[in-house]
Amino acid sequence: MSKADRLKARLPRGFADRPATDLAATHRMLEKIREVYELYGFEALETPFVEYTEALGKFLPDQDRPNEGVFSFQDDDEQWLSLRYDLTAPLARHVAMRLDEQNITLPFRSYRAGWVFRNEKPGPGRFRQFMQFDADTVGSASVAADAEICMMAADALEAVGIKRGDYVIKVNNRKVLDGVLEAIGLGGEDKAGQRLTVLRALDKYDRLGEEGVSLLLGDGRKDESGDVTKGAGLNSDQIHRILYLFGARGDADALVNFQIHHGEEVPHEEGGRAIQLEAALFHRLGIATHGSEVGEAGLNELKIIAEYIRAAGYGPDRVIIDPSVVRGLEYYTGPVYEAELTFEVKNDEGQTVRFGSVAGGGRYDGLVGRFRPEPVPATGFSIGVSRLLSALQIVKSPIVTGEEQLGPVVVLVMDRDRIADYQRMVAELRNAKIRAELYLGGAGMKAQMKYADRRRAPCVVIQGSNEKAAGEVQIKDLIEGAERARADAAGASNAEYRAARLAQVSVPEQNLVEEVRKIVSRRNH
RNA sequence: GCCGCCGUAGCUCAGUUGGUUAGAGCACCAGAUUGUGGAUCUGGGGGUCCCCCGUUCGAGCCGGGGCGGCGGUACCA
Repeated sequence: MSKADRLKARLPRGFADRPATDLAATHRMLEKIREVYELYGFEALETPFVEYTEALGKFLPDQDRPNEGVFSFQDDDEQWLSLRYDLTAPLARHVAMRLDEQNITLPFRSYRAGWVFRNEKPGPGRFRQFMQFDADTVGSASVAADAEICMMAADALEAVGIKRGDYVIKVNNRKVLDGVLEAIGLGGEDKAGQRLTVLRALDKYDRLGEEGVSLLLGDGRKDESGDVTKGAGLNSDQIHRILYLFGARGDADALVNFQIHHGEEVPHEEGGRAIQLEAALFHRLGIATHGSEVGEAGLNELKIIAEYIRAAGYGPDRVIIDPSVVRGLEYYTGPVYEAELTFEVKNDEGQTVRFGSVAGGGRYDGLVGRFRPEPVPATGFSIGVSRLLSALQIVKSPIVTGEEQLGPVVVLVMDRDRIADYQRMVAELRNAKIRAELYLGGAGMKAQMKYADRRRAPCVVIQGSNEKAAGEVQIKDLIEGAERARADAAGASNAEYRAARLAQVSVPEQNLVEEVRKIVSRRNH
């Protein structure tokens, strides 16, 4: 076909094909996470990719911008449907339905992994289709549920091969922030917009630091490209009170650094250095929230969560209180958590890459209630599977670096009119549970060897007329052969190389399976 | 969405002040070897120079517009 008529093979941006090695790694990773969730007593659930748009949130596509953020389309009855953009809203819908059918007992604890879709600009490590692995407890208002989720998050990360100290689960409570905002006069419905701007600014603390955030809280900030971001318009007094809260963040960092560098053995021990730092942090939060009912309640919840977590033996090397965690701006109502990787890595160009958050979650007491006459509290979190996978590849977790899988044994076609014989050999191998295939291309022997090599075949089976006459087959170990070609045969002429028939044995036909099995088992460890 | 950089073979890139048939390395395929994946030698296939419009006798190169990629920024329920 001429090039002009030819279709260009391409992928929509933000979508990806995933090769066998990635799939295998993902599968192993999901399995490890699943084991942890099961251990904690959560049960599996699957919900569909598509939901009624109204069930997914406040977002309605039939307004000005039909496809902003979410992929939506109309059913033949004109109702709007959307691809899910997270697994939380569908869970809320599911639980609400089962409550109606009265076949569910609260608290309901469930986990689910699945693809979610977002119609937004993709970036490095950001896709428009990606996988999340969530666990949620619906129907418990107790902060014990939140504490448990944090511990489980830590366990899950360690289960997939991230070492203690290479990650940290950060916990905060939205009520603390709400309390401070209320205290500086940003309470009330009419200030909702301003509060949102403040939250957005605070969410950037990691990247912009105190200086940048304080600009965003005030008049606004101009970045290097000259782009101006509008500020929240707070006065310097208000800004100081908020940043005082964030100053406690320094204590949190000190906590982690102390743990990482000193490896304190019993971090939750009364009077331990780490716990002194935590006490200092709580003290600071106490001052920041003083006089606000909701703020003090939030602080109290945080203290209880910390107590539960420490009592269970999870020190600040795994879970810390960090008042700078903001998380999703819309539906979280109480404790929020975020799993961050703490190590730095270099990419191919040698630039330092910070991985940041690989999982996050929090309490969303209002979500199920949207479908119900009564309020239903809930809390949960979500692991970004695709992102975690790249992180695991960087730390070379055994989960993803496992040997590349071997391909099938390839039976070569030496004589075109004896394909039935070769097919019989393949069947014999398969009956013995050995992955095997007949060479189905049309090329000569050299190309067949090349093909087998690329398939990562452990060996090839060769039977030409000579072997047939002698009642034998030749079996060549391709992996040993490749090694010896590099070593023994270096510099040899082609005639010598061919004559050597490296790593190749001739055995009686009836020993085919036995001999192949020997070679395969040699490679399968 | 906004700002910046970039777009030449499958990949990495050359390509002179605008000049005739657009190159290299690697990769791929074939032959040397009608039966051996390496090495070597020889040969070969591959290009709408991202697209369109314009300027020009003439555009890979200059101008305008678009598309795509990368980075930053914003948004991210």
